[in-house]
Amino acid sequence: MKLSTKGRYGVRAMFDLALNSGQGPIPLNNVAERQNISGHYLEQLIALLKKAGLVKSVRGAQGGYFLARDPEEITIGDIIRVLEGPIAPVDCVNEEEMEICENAEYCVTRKVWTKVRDSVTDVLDSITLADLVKDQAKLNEKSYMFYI
Amino acid sequence: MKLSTKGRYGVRAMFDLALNSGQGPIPLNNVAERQNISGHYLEQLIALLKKAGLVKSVRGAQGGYFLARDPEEITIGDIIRVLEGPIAPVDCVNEEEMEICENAEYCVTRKVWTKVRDSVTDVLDSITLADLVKDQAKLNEKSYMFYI
DNA sequence: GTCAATTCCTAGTAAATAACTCTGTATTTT
DNA sequence: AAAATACAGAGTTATTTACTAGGAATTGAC
Repeated sequence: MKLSTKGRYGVRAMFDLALNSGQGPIPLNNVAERQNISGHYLEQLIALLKKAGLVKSVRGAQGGYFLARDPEEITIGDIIRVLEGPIAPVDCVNEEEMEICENAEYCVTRKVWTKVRDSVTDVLDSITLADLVKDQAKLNEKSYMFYI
Repeated sequence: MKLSTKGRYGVRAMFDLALNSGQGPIPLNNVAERQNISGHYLEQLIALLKKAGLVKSVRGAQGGYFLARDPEEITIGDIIRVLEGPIAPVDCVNEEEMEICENAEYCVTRKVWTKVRDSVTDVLDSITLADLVKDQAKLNEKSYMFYI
């Protein structure tokens, strides 16, 4: 029931792009350094996010990546699904194409996994990158207060 | 975000013991056959469940395993924690001993994982083996109706 | 037009994990 | 004594994880 680094790094990278959104393309190495992630590794992750249409890119010098939509329009669930696959504790409750199990209809443990899936998706689909940006802003306010 | 076979098999095996609870010790091979799980593999899982105090055993011929508590007193969360480790999508929101991360206090993505953890634990800790037994009984009633 | 900065693409790899299998010992009932 | 069971630990194969490495293609700046 653990996330891999793909999901964790991916969310942090997207959050980083959200913080810098509206400032033109951000070089991936900047993101990698700020977030303390291997640059080459992050390239592979961002490639998936680009293929999924969550980020866009500009090649060449002064190029980089930026969010394909407003931060309000990108949820953590969107990111996790791209990098970790469908949100489901077991394959038989996969949202997209569930592995057919002949007695799924009559499986009581399956109901448990369905409930887990639904509660996780509720959380992840309700949080957007804009929410995280707001949270960060609040934190910055607070830590500013310490210096008064 | 997937469960391994440990968690899935473990829940099914415990459910099987719950269905047969109050009937004395159940040989593990019976459980394995009914649930279509490798017997030797299930032995390793049940050893963990025994160590954790969820099942008890009787050795020798006519021996077997049985639930250490009433089915009402054993949650799916209890089982999952033994077989899959602490319920947490990332280590920094581990219930027991969270890996110390110096800026955990100021980490906005961490709040996301905390919410995920809480929603999953809410579900898993609210469902007992007795609930599953009841669900199964209802299903049996229904399928009986098809034969009328 | 060249250089530097960048994205893009593919392959390789070491370590860990998953999901078992295999073999044997100890204990208890019949 | 034999059969049925729990208990114990090592060995195995395949997959996944989390990278690293190297280079080709593109573009802006000078």
